[in-house]
Amino acid sequence: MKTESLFRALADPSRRKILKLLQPGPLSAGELSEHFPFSLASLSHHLSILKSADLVHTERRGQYIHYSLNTSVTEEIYRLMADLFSKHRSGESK
Amino acid sequence: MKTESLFRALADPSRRKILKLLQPGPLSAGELSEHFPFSLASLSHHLSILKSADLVHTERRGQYIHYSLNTSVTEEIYRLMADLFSKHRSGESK
DNA sequence: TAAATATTTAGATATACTTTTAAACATGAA
DNA sequence: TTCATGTTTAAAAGTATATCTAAATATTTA
Repeated sequence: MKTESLFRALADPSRRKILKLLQPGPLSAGELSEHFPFSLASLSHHLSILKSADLVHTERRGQYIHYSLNTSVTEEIYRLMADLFSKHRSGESK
Repeated sequence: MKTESLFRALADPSRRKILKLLQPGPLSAGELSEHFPFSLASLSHHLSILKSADLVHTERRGQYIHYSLNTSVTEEIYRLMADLFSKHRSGESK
């Protein structure tokens, strides 16, 4: 189920854009929303999907909630991708 | 557009299962369909999505069409994932 | 506590995706 | 060419996803 939510989360271009926007550092929902044409409610929905896929992390700072990239999933994603594309042939180590 | 079709293609669990089934070697649509509860038409649809995402390759052998994994995209996928999860902080090399 | 700001949740609509059945297309064999 | 097998395409139905507006929750400030 975790793998599933992860792939689904990455499937949407707006969510991938959110991840890229968070690369330099944490941003609030309001700051993120400036980069999208849709409503804050819609952005919030995307953020909740990224959050339940464990791709982003939240921290409240006063009124604001700061969203940040969870870079610790990177390794897991690599593993998942390798799992999908390895040839699975015994004795093929290189 | 290529990135988009790639992520979308990977979003569906049946399509990821197809990729795994193709790891040991090429299979026909009929052979693949034994592993799924849905119709051959539906499988064919999934295969066309994987194909247009350049994740599988087809080769006709007589009546049969053999589907095989396109492992050459692996590197591109790694690049895409690295692009999404790098911190993009200058001077952070470790 | 009341007002202002930041964000999320609920309910509704529109769009996209998956699946099905039936028909069409492609190849090989009689 | 006709029949059988393998696969795809078309049209329709069902399900899921994205987005909107309006209302609700949380925090800070007056």
